[in-house]
Amino acid sequence: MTIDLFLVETNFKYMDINQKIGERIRELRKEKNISQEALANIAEVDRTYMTGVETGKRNVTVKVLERIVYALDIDFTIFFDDNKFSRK
Amino acid sequence: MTIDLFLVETNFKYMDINQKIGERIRELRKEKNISQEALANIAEVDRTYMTGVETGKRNVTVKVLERIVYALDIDFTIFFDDNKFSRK
DNA sequence: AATACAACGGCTTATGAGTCACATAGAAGT
DNA sequence: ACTTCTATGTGACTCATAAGCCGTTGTATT
Repeated sequence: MTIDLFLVETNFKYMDINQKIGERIRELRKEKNISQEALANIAEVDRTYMTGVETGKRNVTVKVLERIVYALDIDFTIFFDDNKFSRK
Repeated sequence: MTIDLFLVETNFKYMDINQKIGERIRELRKEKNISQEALANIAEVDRTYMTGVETGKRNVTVKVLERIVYALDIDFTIFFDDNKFSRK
């Protein structure tokens, strides 16, 4: 059952869209070496809300996602330019 | 004041994100030569809801946007691969 | 053990999702 | 010219859920 968990976390092909988005945010945030709280402050969302987004528990609206994407200093094109989001 | 309207509709740089998304959906739908109603049916949303999305009046969640994007037979990467969504 | 970071559960309120009746406009047919 | 059909848009409404915010807990790190 640790194997199942492993698959869920790495094989993004079968991941929920909200999980994919959360993982993408986390990736980009770690690249910038900032904490959830720091990112949350820039995006003007609550720290615990950001946790929910990164863990795929929140189904964000486009407007909130825009704030987060901008807080990551990128745009939607770059944010979604990732294998996770392509059916290929 | 017709001039203002003209700018709002064409100069996407200053458009609301929901307007941009609506315009992008409309573009892609017209390319496929299908009606709002046909697209709405595939995406399993109401026809009038689709109108609201295309006219930028709805702030959609990621899950609903996913249904629409898939109904257009593309993925998120392609959907957001457009000048409208890049800060350049 | 103190500090920083991340996650969870639960709660309120603001708004998205979904649906309706009705309106408008343009084509197509008669 | 006047219906009829097709496509789209609007306002208003209900119900579901996203947004936002607590307090608390867990877990490394120093």
